[in-house]
Amino acid sequence: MDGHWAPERLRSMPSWLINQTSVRAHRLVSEKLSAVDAHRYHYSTLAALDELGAMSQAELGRRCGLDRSDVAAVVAELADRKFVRRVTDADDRRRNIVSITASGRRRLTTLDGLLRDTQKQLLVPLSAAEREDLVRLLLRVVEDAAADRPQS
Amino acid sequence: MDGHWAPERLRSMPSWLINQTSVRAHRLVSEKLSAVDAHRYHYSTLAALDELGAMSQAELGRRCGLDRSDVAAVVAELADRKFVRRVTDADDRRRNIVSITASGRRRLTTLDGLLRDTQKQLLVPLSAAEREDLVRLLLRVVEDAAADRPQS
DNA sequence: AGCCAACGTTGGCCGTGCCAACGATACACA
DNA sequence: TGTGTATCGTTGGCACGGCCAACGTTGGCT
Repeated sequence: MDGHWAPERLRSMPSWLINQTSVRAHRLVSEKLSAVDAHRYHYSTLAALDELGAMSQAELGRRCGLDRSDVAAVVAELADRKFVRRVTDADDRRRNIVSITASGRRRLTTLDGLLRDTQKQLLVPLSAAEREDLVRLLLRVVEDAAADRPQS
Repeated sequence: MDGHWAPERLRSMPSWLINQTSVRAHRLVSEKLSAVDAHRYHYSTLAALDELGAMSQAELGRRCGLDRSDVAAVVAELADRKFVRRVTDADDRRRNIVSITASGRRRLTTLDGLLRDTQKQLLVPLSAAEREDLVRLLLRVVEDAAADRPQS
């Protein structure tokens, strides 16, 4: 209601709008997660392990779009808190096989609830149908980008 | 086409999709702009000055969503290259009145073209109508966020 | 005069996404 | 069998973006 808006060129530029939204989303999500001493990467990792089963850190990184070095740090944190088990693969001793634990699943449920609330807060001006539209459009963009960058 | 996708929880989470898209958009935009030795903030600033006329650095920051300190740096750079004039306001000597120059307008036109191409590249999987939908949805989210945070 | 608020500027902090390098291991092929 | 190439996990670090704190300056209010 200020009456002073951003220039039209920015208000109609997808990359600018996406970035503005991303900054806000990041702030909301980080606040909520840090309140329970969690991190965005923790959620991505737990979700991947829960849905797709145990896998190596490298594949974890590919699935979630994380760098190997960041995966190593996150897995170490999750393993410390027993949300995740990490054992070296007997068939390929370069790999660490990471799997989610029972308490990891409970943790994931907690974070699910937290993040569901946050999404609602972020998209409060949109109807349910519009939120689905937004997700569908963004998903197509993200998958197109993933197709561009062959590996990883 | 890899056949290995991100977990469904991420693929359906708005904040994750927005962030993924933002990272990609930022990479594309930065590449294009740095090729002509420009910066995202330069474009925002020039666009605001062109559309809304001369204004102080503080208002520039409010319009574009930039911090005062960043505005100071950007204006200094643009002034060095004569894309912008900066004079202290005679009526209020705390303020710097910043205005765009003729060569600044030419510069803006160049960046307009560059960024138009980049948006196309980013949203290549979407139709024109879908791109408009996306912009409309995101704009509502951004304006809602701006309404939340009263000042600034 | 006194206090408070806004301005521009400098310096710095922290999180993120990423890269480089290393040792260890697996695999291909001569 | 040996040699080169590739992948893995790990550590350390870099660059950038968004943001905050502090300061001196200036203006408005009472």
